[in-house]
Amino acid sequence: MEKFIRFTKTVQSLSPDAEKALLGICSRRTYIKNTVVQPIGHTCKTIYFVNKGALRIYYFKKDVEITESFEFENSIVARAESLFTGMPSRKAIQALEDSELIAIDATRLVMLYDEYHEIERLFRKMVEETYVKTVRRIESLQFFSPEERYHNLEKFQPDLLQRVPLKYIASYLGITTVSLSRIRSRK
Amino acid sequence: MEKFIRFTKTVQSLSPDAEKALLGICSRRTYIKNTVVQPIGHTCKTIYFVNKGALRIYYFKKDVEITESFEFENSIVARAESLFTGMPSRKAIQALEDSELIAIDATRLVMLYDEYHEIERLFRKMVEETYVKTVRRIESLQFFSPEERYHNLEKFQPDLLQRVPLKYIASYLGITTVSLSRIRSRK
DNA sequence: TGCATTAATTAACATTTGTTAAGTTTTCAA
DNA sequence: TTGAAAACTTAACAAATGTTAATTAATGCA
Repeated sequence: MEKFIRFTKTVQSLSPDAEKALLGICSRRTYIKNTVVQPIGHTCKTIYFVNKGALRIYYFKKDVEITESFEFENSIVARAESLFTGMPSRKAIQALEDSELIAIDATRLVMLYDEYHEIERLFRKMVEETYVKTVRRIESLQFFSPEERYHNLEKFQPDLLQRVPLKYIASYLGITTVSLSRIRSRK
Repeated sequence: MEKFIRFTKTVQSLSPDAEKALLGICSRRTYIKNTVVQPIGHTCKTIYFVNKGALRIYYFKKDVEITESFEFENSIVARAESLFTGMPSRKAIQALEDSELIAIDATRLVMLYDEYHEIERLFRKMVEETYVKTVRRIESLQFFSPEERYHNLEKFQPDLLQRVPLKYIASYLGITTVSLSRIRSRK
């Protein structure tokens, strides 16, 4: 849990009481490689913090599997479209490596918001940060060509290329595996 | 202001005191068509509510102008990457029609968060809603072809096609105006 | 270790988009 | 009202991606 608490402190400091209350709704979970952490069709009621390992969020459209995002150590992961709307999620979360997660009970978290203003503030700030990342992702998809997007990955997230199968990276970039292979072979 | 207050009530109800405090940091502004509401290079310190009219957020990459988003009546608009990070924005906001906006002073808003928990909650929820929209936008850019994206616009936001010049729609869809013309002529 | 399965690459062709340039239509201000 | 500027369309060709299928490489389990 210490890693998670250290992470929260970089966003918003909490009083000892609030910290204790937050830890009270967290539990440590481990998943072995390729396990589904949260399946498609269930309403998202959990926010995860990645202590160790790697996750991806994916979904299907017309039988084609799409990887929406990857998350590694020291990240917060949730399926926002379900968590914030209460609708069942069309997306799943999968462990790409043996992973250790902190599961935060979102239902009890929202109740804590009433009691601890600072906990609501913490999560407000975390959503803001995640939102900024998402806007950057749109810029990338909207402006860069598939080839440029791949080279940006190489440049800014080289570790991702080492840790994740190319078939997932292809759909993350919005292209086919064949096209990704071609891009990679073009030097 | 009534329209704005009505909008906030659909997200989070406020006590009369909080409502008054919020209105105290809001001002009504009008912009004529094609005016720049916020220029590139300035740090975003204002959140807008669109009372009437239409806005777009745009930026330049390698001399090419990209439209990132459109917003119409009853929407909240801000340049998140600047507002939430304190960095100067590479993006501008422009009025696409004669518009009437409510400008919310973000600096004073954050101060109000300390005093009125419910105001922080209101804006937390609004950011969450905006975030969900942004995730849906990624799905669209990542999965659909330019042609499919255009037809989705036709289907789900037909008004947008009526109100916005095609050159802006093209870059919003991530394609050239030439390509958009071709798509439109293919039936 | 060895074999079956999955992942990744390569090839060939169809389709789409990008690019440049020309032509047409629309808009807006003098 | 008219003419210049901007917006939009069309055309022709280049470049990139999609699709299908075959081949090679890597992985993982018995």
